[in-house]
Amino acid sequence: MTTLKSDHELPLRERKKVETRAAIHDAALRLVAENGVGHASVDAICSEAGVSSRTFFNYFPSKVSAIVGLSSFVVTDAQRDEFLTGDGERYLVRDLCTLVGAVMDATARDGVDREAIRDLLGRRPELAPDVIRFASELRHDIVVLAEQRTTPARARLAVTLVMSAVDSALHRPLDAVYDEQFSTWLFEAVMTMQAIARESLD
Amino acid sequence: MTTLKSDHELPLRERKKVETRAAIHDAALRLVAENGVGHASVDAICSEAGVSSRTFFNYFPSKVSAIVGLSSFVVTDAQRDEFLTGDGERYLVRDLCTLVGAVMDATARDGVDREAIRDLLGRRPELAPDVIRFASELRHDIVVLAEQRTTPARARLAVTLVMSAVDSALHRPLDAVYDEQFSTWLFEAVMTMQAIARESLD
DNA sequence: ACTAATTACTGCAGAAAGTGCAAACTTTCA
DNA sequence: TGAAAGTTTGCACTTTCTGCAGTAATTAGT
Repeated sequence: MTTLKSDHELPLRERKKVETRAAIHDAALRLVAENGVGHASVDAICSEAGVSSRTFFNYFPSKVSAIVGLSSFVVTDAQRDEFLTGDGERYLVRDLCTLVGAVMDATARDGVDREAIRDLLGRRPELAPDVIRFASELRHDIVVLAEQRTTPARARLAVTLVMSAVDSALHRPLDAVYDEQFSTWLFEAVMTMQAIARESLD
Repeated sequence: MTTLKSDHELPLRERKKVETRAAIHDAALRLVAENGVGHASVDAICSEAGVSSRTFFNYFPSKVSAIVGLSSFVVTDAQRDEFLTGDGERYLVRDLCTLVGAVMDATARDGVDREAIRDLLGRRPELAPDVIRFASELRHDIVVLAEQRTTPARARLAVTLVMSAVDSALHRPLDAVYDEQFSTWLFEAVMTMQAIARESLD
């Protein structure tokens, strides 16, 4: 159940929306975990959730989106502004970690269960390409932002570096507490990558 | 025209296969460049190339695959063996660059035009997610290999680092001669990422 | 040069992900 | 209660992609 709070004191209509959304997401997660991605068609998920397929796409723009439980990644104006107050390439990677971490933390607050997704990716690696494709949308937004602080080439490089860390986070935890502050964990992952590179580069 | 050599002295049937393959790929590339990804349906590409849609999927497993001009990335046994002679984490990233570079160079020898693809991605950024998804297949193979030389977590981190460089290469050239030796260029890109990270990390 | 065996091409039928539209239904609020 | 606003649904349609079976073309044997 992905209902975090405030099931009460919400108008009936809103409550139902939250419920169906959760029903679809839960059904998707369960079916994929049990039967594999291939046998979890949209129609199957819809039967399981008790909605029509048209309603399915009313809540989520794609199948993976329903599995992940997120319509799309959103960079808020505040997050964008804070990032852009940064000074050129100074602290660029650190600021990118902060920004991406904030976006990811927001999704967690919206009920996205990173732990569940990571488990699922472990059990069903075929999903990875689709999830990566889904996340590439966020990636693009971030590149556009980073390009306002350095050259396009270096912006892409820096963003790629940080998104790499996100990818790793979706697969394995390096420590147990990263769920608290994602940006901190990102930061450490980037430094680990650096260390690996340095040790084995030449 | 993506026929590199030996149009002659090949049996007629083989020659025709090479020709239709090139016809499909060229049509796809042209249509996407002109009309955008949305208006370049498989059917449209087929008319342009003069084949049936069934034949299209006989040559390429997906639409992006036809655009890129490659059925799939292949790691040869020799490449795999050479990589696995390497010693644990020592030179891991360097060896990964060599491996991935070799695979990419092989595609170039098979007629894949990196320059054309890079131009296309510049003009039609909507394509990027699909191309990334396509490449994630190679990524998976490489991760499996890297896991034989270090822990899964560090393997993934190292591979991601190198694939990041590939991604950058698909978008912008950092220098002009990288087409000669892709692995060298990869190597430099990884070090550039390191430099960016170091400069702007703390 | 004619036949027989491969091998490629094609059409057809169909699954599955999505999308737009208008009808039917439900909640809300006056 | 009844109108307004919002939600769900069915339907028709597009697009990518697959299996199957038949047809057409290349090749090899005599």
